[in-house]
Amino acid sequence: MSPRRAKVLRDRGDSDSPGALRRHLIAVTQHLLAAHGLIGLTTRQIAREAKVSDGVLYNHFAGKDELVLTALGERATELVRDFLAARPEPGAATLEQNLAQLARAVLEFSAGIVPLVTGLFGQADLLHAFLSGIHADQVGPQAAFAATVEYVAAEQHLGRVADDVDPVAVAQLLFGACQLHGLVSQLRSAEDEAPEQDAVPAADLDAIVVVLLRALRPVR
Amino acid sequence: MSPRRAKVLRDRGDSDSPGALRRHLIAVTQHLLAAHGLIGLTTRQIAREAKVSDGVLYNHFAGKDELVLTALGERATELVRDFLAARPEPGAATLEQNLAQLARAVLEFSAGIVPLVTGLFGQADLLHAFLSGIHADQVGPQAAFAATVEYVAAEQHLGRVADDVDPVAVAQLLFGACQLHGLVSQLRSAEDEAPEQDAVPAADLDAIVVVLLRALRPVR
Amino acid sequence: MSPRRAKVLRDRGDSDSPGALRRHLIAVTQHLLAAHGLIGLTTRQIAREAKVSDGVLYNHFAGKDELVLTALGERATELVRDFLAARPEPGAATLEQNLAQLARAVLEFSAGIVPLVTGLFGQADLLHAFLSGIHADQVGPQAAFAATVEYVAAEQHLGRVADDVDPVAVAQLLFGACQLHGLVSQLRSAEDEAPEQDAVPAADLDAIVVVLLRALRPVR
Amino acid sequence: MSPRRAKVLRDRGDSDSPGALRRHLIAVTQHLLAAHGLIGLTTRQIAREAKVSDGVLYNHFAGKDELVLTALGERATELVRDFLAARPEPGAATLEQNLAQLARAVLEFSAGIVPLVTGLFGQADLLHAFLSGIHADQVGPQAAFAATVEYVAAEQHLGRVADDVDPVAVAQLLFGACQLHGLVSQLRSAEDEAPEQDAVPAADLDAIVVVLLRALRPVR
DNA sequence: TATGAATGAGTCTTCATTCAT
DNA sequence: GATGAATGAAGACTCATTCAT
Repeated sequence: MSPRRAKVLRDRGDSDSPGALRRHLIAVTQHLLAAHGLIGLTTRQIAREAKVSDGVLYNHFAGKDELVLTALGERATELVRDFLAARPEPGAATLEQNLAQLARAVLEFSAGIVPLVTGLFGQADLLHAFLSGIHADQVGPQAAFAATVEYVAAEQHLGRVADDVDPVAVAQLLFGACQLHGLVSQLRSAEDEAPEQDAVPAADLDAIVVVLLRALRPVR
Repeated sequence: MSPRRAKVLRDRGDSDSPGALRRHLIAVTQHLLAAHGLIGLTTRQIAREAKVSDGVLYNHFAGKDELVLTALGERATELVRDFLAARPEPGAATLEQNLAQLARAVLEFSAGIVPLVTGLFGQADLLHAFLSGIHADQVGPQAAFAATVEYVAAEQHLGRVADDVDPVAVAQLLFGACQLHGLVSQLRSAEDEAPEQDAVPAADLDAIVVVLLRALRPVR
Repeated sequence: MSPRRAKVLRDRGDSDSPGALRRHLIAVTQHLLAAHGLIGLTTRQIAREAKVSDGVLYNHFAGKDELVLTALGERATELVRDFLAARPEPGAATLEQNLAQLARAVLEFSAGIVPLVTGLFGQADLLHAFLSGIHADQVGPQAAFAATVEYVAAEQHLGRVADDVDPVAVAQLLFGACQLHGLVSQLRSAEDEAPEQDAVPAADLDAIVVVLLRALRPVR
Repeated sequence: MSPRRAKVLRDRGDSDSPGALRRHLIAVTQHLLAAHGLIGLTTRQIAREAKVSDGVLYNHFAGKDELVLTALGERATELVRDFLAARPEPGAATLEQNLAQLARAVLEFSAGIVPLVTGLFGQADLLHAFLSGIHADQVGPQAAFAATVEYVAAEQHLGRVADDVDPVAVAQLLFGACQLHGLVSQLRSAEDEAPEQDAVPAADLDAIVVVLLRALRPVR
């Protein structure tokens, strides 16, 4: 009475819920996107990796672009959610502890978002669509940046951060450094043919926190 | 009896020296790369823009990849050279002036390198080749980074920068923030369909310099 | 315990008799065929329009072709039946009245048959099958033509039509002109994006009848 | 110094003039169009039949549509030219001779145009483009129709055709009958798998001329 | 029997590369 | 060496048909 399910789902004993294959396709696409980027990504590759026929994609999405944008958007939302959950509370703990926590959250966010977004540049159509979609809701990557600015501003109001630092500049420095990290480790993994993610480089991050701390602390 | 020269070179009265067409192709490719990125770049586009036939490319390069990599590499070397020339001398002028000069140099470097490299990610083959080529000589982008680290370390030795800051961390923050700027302005120009480059955002850069200065200055 | 009936039939309170869904599919196909022609017609469209699942078709027909041919054949038979009912009786009324009635009947027949058959040309397989099916029974389009020839011949026997006119030629002229009309109005509606059928062009038809009348009338 | 020529042209020793392959493609397309219609016509078929690779088409035309429209348009123009050359001069010879000559010209025109245009119906995009192109210049199929109307009107002015016949109606009857002939012989050839063109059916045409002559002649 | 997602061959088109001239 | 049309292997997407439910 119901239509048949894809062989791959039957074999895997995957959930029977509606939209299972749709989610399967999104997951596979996210995986490929993170591993190899958007450029070489073909619909056939996705189908092959998903153990599914070439045409299924079009039963669940308007086309390749919609699938890719959905995969990108969902993962980005997830990363932002994780970031917002992990960011420190202004005034709680010490500034140093908070800054370390913030830096770690930014780094994890960057490690996730960089390989995703990396292939989007130059792909005018997709890039534009992605940005439009992101500006619409409040969970786009810029939400993470905004939250960071807000955190610094809040600490400033509490008197734990010097008045003459610009919270936006601080966020730019922190995000910049972390995304550079993300980029470099992507490069390094591409070079070493080692697709496995490096453990978070704790030492480097500590050095960055030390520098930022010096910048933020009010002169005694 | 000597081999024919491309019409475009004859018309332009360009130099007759061997390799003139090769350099012409490289220049055109660099221009297209900077303007529109690697993604939409076809050999036909290059040939058209260069006012040259589709096939010449293969008389001077092994293929599209070699041409692109050469163009990329040469431009990167150029940018590094410009950066090295523009960076401040440790101990000269004030630390603040030097930092402002350094920041500006890094920003210009980033503005040049980001759109070039942006399309390379996810293109595993090209990326790998590019990185290999760059590690071989000493004029790759990492030379700019290294020079920045050296500058900070030198100021540290001169006593103008606090001992407990890690020069590498400082360079990461500065390069990160500048490359983020480059990325964001590329995004913005893509979004606004306004291909013209913004003037260097002096205000933002100043705020960053202020923060870094606070971080670097030894406690009095 | 009896097999499930399609939702659409249940909802409509349609007859429970076997073949109800089959007839429903035929009717929907005829409608789509008349409205948009055969070219863009997909099985999915038919299923959607019929409020029925994509697969049912194959429970009642060998495939798309059989459904289309059945729909085409039944509609053609209907049109022929209508034509035969509408054609004039030889000897009754005046020749002029009869001719006008005949012309109107032929025009209506043409208006119905042209859009149906129009997409069949060039589709060798379907066309062949359609023609074979039509030659088998006695109610194909050629029956309308034959009836027209017979009418003219009958009037000839009654002495109301000149002896030296060929009834077949008369029928060819009349059918030709009417089908040309059908074709042209299909063209015009395609061009104007105005899917509504023009009212029968009475003036044009009158002019044609005048000419034919001159041709048929015995010299006094 | 010149680029190489397609193998098929080299093998055939075809003309060396520029655009030779373009014309070859048009000719092949016209042939396929006349033989099998537009519906089943694929770019691969054209390439195969032209003994040429799949991609060449796009070196000479913007796409399949442009090729098809060009082929269609050129052939139509040709047929119209032939028709205009073959049509009788009003007042010259006898009306009967002229009418026979006209009918033959219309029949030849129809035999050529029908199989060409036949597949266009229902293909909204192409049809619209074809009609637009045709309305633009003065050599479209409607030029043949207009010339026929003019001929009849001219004879009318000369007093050789009765005043109460509508020249447009006459043209409709003549073109209608001839195009019906074209359609039927296309059907018949499809049915018999005999793609060869029938000789012009002289007997049928004579009967039609007789009828029209009766219609046109002024009452003595 | 009805359902509708899955299948995969086939369509048009692009583009790096080749090669006769 | 230069030319630019020819080549053909992909790529994204469509759609008649199948089949587990």
